[in-house]
Amino acid sequence: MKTDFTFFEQVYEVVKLIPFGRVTSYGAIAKYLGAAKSSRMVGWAMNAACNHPEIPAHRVVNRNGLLTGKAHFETPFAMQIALEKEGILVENDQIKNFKIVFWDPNENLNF
DNA sequence: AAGATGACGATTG
DNA sequence: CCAATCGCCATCT
Repeated sequence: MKTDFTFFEQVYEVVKLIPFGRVTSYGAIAKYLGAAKSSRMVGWAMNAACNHPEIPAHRVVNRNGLLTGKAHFETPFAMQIALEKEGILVENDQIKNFKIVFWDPNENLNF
């Protein structure tokens, strides 16, 4: 396991750039990094980001707005709680106003 | 070295 | 509309 500063670091950058009360999807990050088809790697990067406490991984969900990664947190509820704490409504592990709180890095560039 | 796995996504049936 | 499958690519066993 060596410090691969390329793909992972960029993922961390984007995730850290996610505004408060906003979320994004793996595919959006992957696309932003130019690896739209490597959305899996984004998730894997998040797994590696476990050593990066400054990475709000709870703000990253799949394209359905589903908290698929909740099982990888300290507790399965940590993710949902963290999101609700930011004002994001979550029900059945799914973000209700996902399309409202959704934050796309590509869109942010043009914003 | 080869096969299986995975915090996904899109397409096909 | 729901279920199943393929693709993609790095990591793990």
